[in-house]
Amino acid sequence: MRSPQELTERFRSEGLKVTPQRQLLFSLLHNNTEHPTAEALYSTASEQMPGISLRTVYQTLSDLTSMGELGQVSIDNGPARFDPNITDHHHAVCDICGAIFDIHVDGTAKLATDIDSGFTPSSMSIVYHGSCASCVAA
Amino acid sequence: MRSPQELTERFRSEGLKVTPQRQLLFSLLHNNTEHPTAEALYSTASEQMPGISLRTVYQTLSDLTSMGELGQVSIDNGPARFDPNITDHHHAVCDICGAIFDIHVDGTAKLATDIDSGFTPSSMSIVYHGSCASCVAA
DNA sequence: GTGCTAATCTGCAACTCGTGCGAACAAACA
DNA sequence: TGTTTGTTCGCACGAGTTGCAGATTAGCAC
Repeated sequence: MRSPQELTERFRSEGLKVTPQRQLLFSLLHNNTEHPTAEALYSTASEQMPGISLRTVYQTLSDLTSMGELGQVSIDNGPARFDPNITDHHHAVCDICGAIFDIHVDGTAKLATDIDSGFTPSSMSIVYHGSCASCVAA
Repeated sequence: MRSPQELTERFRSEGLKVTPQRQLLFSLLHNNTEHPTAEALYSTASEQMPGISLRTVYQTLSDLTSMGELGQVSIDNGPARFDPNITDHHHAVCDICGAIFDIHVDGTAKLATDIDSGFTPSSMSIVYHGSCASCVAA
């Protein structure tokens, strides 16, 4: 995701307004690698801006997502989790604590599948499940 | 997933009862490659057994899943979809009609990732998104 | 076949996550 | 400073799923 400053410019250049609520969310998401849920962001945002509405959090996340500035990850029908990292990458999920880690995977182009030739793939995603370092240690 | 007969034996041997509702669901799932939702199974089941409860469908699907006889696939936070194919395989999803296809992928062992060495992976799943043959033709 | 008992079924309420709506509000700009 | 248009907020609603409790029934012993 771009920096809060760049997002501010982009929003304005597209005729969207830059409100304090949006600025707060821009900053909470910037460099955030925790793949937070909307609720988690709402909770953090509420500490800095009591009174902010969960509805606004959802709205802004949805705006960012449809602008392509924010990624969305869904794991096992849990709540949607948001990913400011929109570069090409995949995920590793700890089945114990639920943490999600960004990973890069090389060699995907060499995978051989029996996928029907009539199917036109446009993207693929890989999710590893397992246990993270802290949970293995515990 | 095992055959309805085998499932019947397994249920009984574990002290679980084999009811007409369960038998119906066993047969609806057997050799089913449509990755149906609970609602879809309920709808089909209702035709053959009017009065069957959606709650019972959920219950039985959940039982089969926790017994390892049935797989569960979640795509983009849509409703859970069930997969009687519990062999090692992956999925291709048509973004237009929503159909899910089972696929096999070779070469996954050769993938190189920068996954943290403290993370102990236990499984991985691959999902291709794209357009299926019928939707491309249309 | 009859009776017993624990498992199951069913319907409803409740719950989680997310969205639609409309009135009140505020950013952007002249 | 005023106007316009997008935004925020709260509430109600909707989909998908689960908890609960009373009625029902499979499985088994006799």
